[in-house]
Parts: sequence; C-alpha cells; structure tokens
Amino acid sequence: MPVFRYAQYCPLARAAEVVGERWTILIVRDLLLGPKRFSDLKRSLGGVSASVLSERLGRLEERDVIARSEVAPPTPATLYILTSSGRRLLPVVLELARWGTAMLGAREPNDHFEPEWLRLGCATFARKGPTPACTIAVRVAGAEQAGFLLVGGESGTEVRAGDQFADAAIILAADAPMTLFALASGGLSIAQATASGVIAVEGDVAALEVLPELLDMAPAETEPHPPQQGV
Amino acid sequence: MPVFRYAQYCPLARAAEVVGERWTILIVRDLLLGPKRFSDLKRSLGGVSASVLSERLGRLEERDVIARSEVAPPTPATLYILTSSGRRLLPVVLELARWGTAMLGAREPNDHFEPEWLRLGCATFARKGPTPACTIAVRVAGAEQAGFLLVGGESGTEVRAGDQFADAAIILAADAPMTLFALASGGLSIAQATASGVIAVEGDVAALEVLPELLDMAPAETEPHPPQQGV
DNA sequence: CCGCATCCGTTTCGATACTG
DNA sequence: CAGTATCGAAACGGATGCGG
Repeated sequence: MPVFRYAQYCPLARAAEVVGERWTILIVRDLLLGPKRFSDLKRSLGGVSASVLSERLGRLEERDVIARSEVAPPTPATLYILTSSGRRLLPVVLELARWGTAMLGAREPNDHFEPEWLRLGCATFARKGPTPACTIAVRVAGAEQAGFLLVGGESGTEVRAGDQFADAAIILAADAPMTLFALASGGLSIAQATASGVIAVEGDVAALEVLPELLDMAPAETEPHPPQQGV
Repeated sequence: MPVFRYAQYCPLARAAEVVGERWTILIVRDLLLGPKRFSDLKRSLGGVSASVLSERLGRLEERDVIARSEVAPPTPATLYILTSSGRRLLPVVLELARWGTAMLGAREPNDHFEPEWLRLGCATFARKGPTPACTIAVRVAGAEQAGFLLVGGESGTEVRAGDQFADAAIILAADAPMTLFALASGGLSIAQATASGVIAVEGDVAALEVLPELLDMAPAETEPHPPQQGV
C-alpha cells in the first residue's frame, strides 16, 4: 500500500500529503458539520466511488484525522467523527472556502448542494472581533431543516446549528444562499430585498441592519502583480 | 483537455478544484516567496515531472492564480508570479502549514529543503495582534543566504526577506530550523541554547526573550472527540 | 540552458457489480 | 448499510527530444 509522499521537509507538504488528495478536504468539511455515516458522506459528496471513499476514510483514520464511533444497537451504525487534530482543520477549511467564494459563480444544473454547507459558508465570513450582541435566525429556501443562528458577541460572530429560533430577535428567510451573502455584503439593500420578496423577515426588521457587522464580506484586495509578495 | 470538477455548489469544492491537485499548492507556496522560473520551481519541488509542472502552471494561469512575466534580454527568461488572486492564498497556505507542523517530524535523508521556506514557516506563527517593537535578524545554518527579519509592531509580527541586518537589534544564528521554533515555543531556553551552541547571538542577548511574543507557537487544543464540532 | 511536448510503464480514479 | 472486487479510463513519474 503505497502512501504518496512529497520528499520535502516542509509542513505544507506534510499537510498536503494528508488532506491534499481528491475528496479528502471535502470529507473533512462534511465532518466539521457533524458526525456522518459512510452513506451520508457518499451522498453528500455526490459522486465519490465507494472504493475511493473507503480508502480515504481509512487513510484519514490512520493519520488520526478522523475516528470511527460505533453506535450501539438498536440501530447499530458506524459514525465517522473528527479527532481533535481533524477539528483543527477548521481554519484551513474556512480560509479555503473564503478564497473559493470568488469563483463560486452560479449554481449549475447538476451541482449538488447540501443545506448544512450554509453554516460553513456563514462561518467563513464570521467576523473575528467584537460584534453587536444580536441573534439572527436564518432559514434558506431549499434548506428548511438546516436553519441556524448567527450570534454576535464580544468574541466575534458565532454560527450555531439548531432550531432554537425562540432565542432570535429576527428570523430571516431567504430564497437562496447568495441572497443572504448579497445582503451581508451590502450589495443588496434590505428594502430592495423585502420589496422583491427574496427575503422575508419576522421580528424587528430594522435590527437586520447589523448583518454586515456580523459577517465580514469585505473583498481582500491588493494591487496587480507587485514584484514582492509580502512573505 | 478535461478539467476536473466537483459537482458541488460549495466554495470549498471550487477552491479544491483549482489548488487541490498534486503539487499545485506547493507551487503557490514557492511563488508566495517570490517570482520563479520554470526550472527554479522544478528543482524546488524536487520531483515533479516537467509535464505535470507545465500542466499545473498552465492551469493556474487559466484560472488567474499566476501570470507569466517575461524578463527582457540580455538574459531572457520567463518568470511566474502570483496574481492578486494568487496572493490571497497566503492565509490558506499559512493555516495549512500551521496544521502540518504537527506532523513534520524529523527530516528524512532525501527530504528536500529550500532555505526560503523558513520565511513561510515563521510567517505561519507570526502573531497577529500587537507585539513588542523589536527587530530580530535570523540566519539558519544551511540557509545562510536566506536570512530574514522578524519585525514586531502594532499590527503584528512581520517577516521580511533580505539582509538589512543593520536594522536588527539582534542577530540570531541557529543550527537548524527546529531550534528556532523550539526557542520560540519555550521548549528550549535561551541559556540552554547558547550554552549548547545550537544558537549564536550578536547584540543584546536579553532582548531575545521577546521571541515567543513575536511568534505564537501555542498548540491549539481541544478535548478528545466531542460529538459536536463547533460550526 | 530553458520551457516545454511526447512517449510509456505505473498508479490512481470512477462506475458498476457484488457481498456480509 | 458498509463496504470489497473488478476493470477501463485518466493521471502521474521518468526519460527523451527539440526549438529558442
């Protein structure tokens, strides 16, 4: 069983050996959102062959990124969960997702979409510094059962899974993921959005103005092609 | 020419399509450290076939991550440089490298090592918040011509390439990369290090105490295998 | 030399089928 | 449900060749 190895004494190369193969980082993404069974992953990844998924899971377990957790009968099952090492990949996944957002484009006909991913999408832009203490519940069409909370606070914005919508000052329902992000980036005004019906708000509509303060969609920019790169 | 595509509507998947193939992220790493020629990259990557390197460079250019820059005669050459999109991969590379550090281990006999990489290694741990205003020049054995400066300041620690060692309060010479990091993490005391000769210091030795304040080597920790993952 | 293009043996992937 | 087995297709690694 040949394990690929870059012959480089470099931490980046080591990381790439572990999570750099096809599908692997996407497996980590799905497990960051919660424990999953083999078939959950297979469906969510939309198109991995069972053999490759099996091989990846085995390798990730070897490298102590994930672990198996057997669920007791009555309904026995194997759950894959992240180890503490695996959970430390969250910043990596968020930075990569942030970078990838620019090239997301429109959804193609047979692009798979997993409602859960929205949580990660929001976490990608969660502001790190202090944000207004405010809780917004978010629900997106086509992802009704995967609502979540955006919770502002001293230590930054937190994305919380679950349906404790009673805790929220506002319940925001959007027609599509991009509507949410357009709203947060300021590209779409609340007035426009409500008027055109792409969002529906329950609660204090005015309080929705804080959304851009909870999510930092600022496009990181630099000048074109300077000779030196900053490191 | 078939371009691989994950059929997923997810920014992480898009990012993985662009930088997720073998060698690609390592190419970006090398270009983050400065413009490179084809043969520089080939040597630095230590083991890519020319065809694969060529294919990757072409693909990265298509995707606007890198660009070609022709150097004028007398010595014509093609330089590969990062575009602004490519430079925005720096946080990704740093987070991945940080994660990979845990599995770096000892250097194997035929592991390639590029002195420049040390700059990235330090940037990986550069503290983000305000740090003491202090400039430390660093030189590591085997990487003499790739010295750099660690510059503390209000906006965090900066890693600066070059040999303006005159600006530095201290010049630190270490026998190996890991010695530097052991020193920064506190695993090795300055007294021990100087006594055993693994480092040599010019200038105010006492000022070297700030090193752990410039570099944040704190091991991110969490409890073992909790059911929920935080996003 | 430098930047590839081509050829070829080996590895990896993807789709389908099959099993405990 | 959770994988293994199989097999053709694609990708990779190494060597060689070739124009600028």
